[in-house]
Order: sequence, then C-alpha cells, then structure tokens
Amino acid sequence: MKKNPAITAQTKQNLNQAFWELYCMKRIDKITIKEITMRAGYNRSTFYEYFSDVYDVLEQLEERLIANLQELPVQQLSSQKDPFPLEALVSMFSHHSKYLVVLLGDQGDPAFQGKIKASMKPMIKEILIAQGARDDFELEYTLEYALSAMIGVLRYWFSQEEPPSIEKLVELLTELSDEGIMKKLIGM
Amino acid sequence: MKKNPAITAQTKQNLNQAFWELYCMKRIDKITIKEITMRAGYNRSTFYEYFSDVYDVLEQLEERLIANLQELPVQQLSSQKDPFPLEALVSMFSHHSKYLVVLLGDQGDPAFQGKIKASMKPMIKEILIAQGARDDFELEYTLEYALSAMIGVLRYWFSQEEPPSIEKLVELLTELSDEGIMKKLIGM
DNA sequence: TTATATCATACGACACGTTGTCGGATATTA
DNA sequence: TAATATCCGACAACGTGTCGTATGATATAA
Repeated sequence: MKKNPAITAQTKQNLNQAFWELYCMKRIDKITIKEITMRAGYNRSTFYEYFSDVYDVLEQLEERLIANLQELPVQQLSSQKDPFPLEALVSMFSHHSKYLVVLLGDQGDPAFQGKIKASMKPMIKEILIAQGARDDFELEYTLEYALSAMIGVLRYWFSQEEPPSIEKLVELLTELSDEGIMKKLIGM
Repeated sequence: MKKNPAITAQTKQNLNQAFWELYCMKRIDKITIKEITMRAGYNRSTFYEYFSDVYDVLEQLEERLIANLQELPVQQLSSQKDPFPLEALVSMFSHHSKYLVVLLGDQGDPAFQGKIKASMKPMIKEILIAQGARDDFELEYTLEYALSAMIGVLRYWFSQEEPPSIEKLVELLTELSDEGIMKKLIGM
C-alpha cells in the first residue's frame, strides 16, 4: 500500500499553516506542539508523523523559501545592466514579504539573514566576476556590506506604517549604491 | 535588616556568568534554569530570587551592554570630523566584541540589532542635523542603510578566522561610505 | 558582653504543563 | 478479507514556578 499524498500533503499543510499563524504571534520557543495540533484539528501525536519537533517545521519552511528566492532573480539577473541586482532584490523581497518580515523580525530566526546571504552570494559573485571584478577580500566585504544594507533597509521599509513608494526607495538605494552614504548624510 | 550587597551581587554575578557560558554554546530556549544553577553552584529556587526566568537574565545583560555602548562614542563623537562616526563604531564593537558576536550571531537575539540601532540613531541624527542635514525620510533610510551595513560587516569581520587588519577594514568602509559600493563591485 | 528577635539568603518539595514514544484503533486500498 | 496508512490515547520523564522552611548574620536589649 502506498502512501496517499493527497491526505498527508493536506495534513502537513494544515500543520504548517497552524504553525505559521502562531509564529507570527509569538517567539518559537513559546509555541507548543499541542497548540499547533489543536489549531489544525489533530491529535498531538500526529504531529510527530510529519515533523520531529517545532523547529523542524520552521527549518523546512525556510528551506522552501530559500529555494523560491533563488528562482526569481536568476531570470532577471541575466537581462540586467546593473552589476548589483538591486531591482531584482527589491522585487524578490516584495514577493515574499509575508514570510521575510517575520523571519527577519524581532521574533524571527537570527540565523535566517545569514542563510539568505549565503544563498545569494555565490550567484551575485559569479555575475560580478564575469564582469571583471577581482575575487579578493574587498569584494567579499563589499558584498557583505551591500547585502546587509539592502536587507536592513528592506526590512525597515516593510515594517513602516506609511512607507515611501517603491520607486522612491529604489531611487534612493541606487543613489546610495552609486555615490555612498556620505553625500546624503552631509546634507548635499 | 538590609540586603547584603556583597553576597547578593556575587550570587547574581555567578548566575550571570553561568548563563553566559551556556548562551555561548546553545540557543537560549535550550538553556534550563537547572543547568544555570548547577553550574553556578546553587539550588534551582535561588535563581528566582534574582531573575524571573531565563530571558530576564539576557534582558538585563543587554540593558547593561547598551548602556555601556552609549558611553564610549559620546566622547569621541564631539571631537570627530567625519559626519558618520565610523571609527567610533569600529572601536566600540572591538571593545565589546565578546558579547556582540554572540548576541548578533546565529544563536543570538534577533531583536538585539534593532536595540543597538534604536540606541544609536538619536545620537547620530543629532550630530548630522547639527551639521546641516535635513531630517526627512532620506536621512532616516540612509541611516538605516549605513547602520545595517556597518553592523553586518563588523559581525562578519569578528566571525572570520583570518580577518584583515582593522586599518584595512576602516579604509575599505571609508571608501564605501564616500564612493558607494558600485565602484568597488564593477572592478574599478 | 551576651541573649534573643528579626530578617536576608538559600533550599526542598509540590502541582502543573510539555515532550517524545509507545502500542492500538480506525479507515482505506488491493 | 488482509494489509497497511493515518491518526489517536496513554505513559514516563523532564522543566517550570511557587510554596513553606532551615540556616546564618545582624541589630537591639539585658
């Protein structure tokens, strides 16, 4: 007898959704398996048929998300004139903001930002080196600088009550990339 | 009868140290009060005389650290020619790297980076506005950009096995601040 | 100086909730 | 009908937070 994907997939999705609803409200270590299964309508033991513990749910979710993140930019990157894929990054974040805001937030996963960077660095590096950049410590640190700044700003942008338009944001980020922060800070 | 600070302060410090040793090794929600008190040499109940729960230990520690962080730059900022206190930031991080590396790390506190930013933004903003900057959305976002980038790079720097010298780092950060990331990424 | 009352500090024990793992009940498919 | 997938109830072990209590130090009075 083979497994019935129609049933198990639905059950797993129900558990995933119940977990995410709770994860949006409180930190992961305050989430009990009992809460998840009650919300999803299952016995607590059923949880263990699909996940090893509460962290396992989050890890699997992060894996799927990282995989999704890597699909989008690849297309846009090739037909990109900018060396640093700024627009691709912004549109990627917008597309998955529902999850990113929480995972990068104050009650999120402190390791997740590192996972994003690790998954994007090789792609961006490849493009940059193909365009003539040297693969040295300066490239490494500049990439870390740029990704940290972008993620920080985008996270800030998504958490704002009345955020500026996406066009204004991209315009500002482009200026900062091209001219640095000092010109803006000194007062132009 | 008054409290005996000599005794309680020592006990509290012992508990704090035991907690930190454990926090360096594993995520906070895997740390039990029993572990902390056993390591410090007390009964589990004694813990509750000083802290409400495990998170309370971390919160108090973060408060002390934030307070310390705010002392250092204030002196250096006044005698600073740069509008953005880059050197002050770097020296501040170096001075407290023991704690910052962990708190900003993969098993750290996802809210701590926000706490640092929140505590530094008013100081830096004050200086910048006094130097003629306009207090608008561009300043806000540029500050978020700069702080995210600096914290990201410094965290990366401290976690490296063979990091470049502090002089090289400051030189690179200065260039990135003055000229932006593009010049570096394109390949100069 | 000595005896005693008082309080700070640390401890042991209790009830409760969560965890992970059994074996078993029910339903579905061959 | 037989076999297996899916889900469930029960159990032991562990961590949590809160009692009441023992011990030792300090202040006050005799």
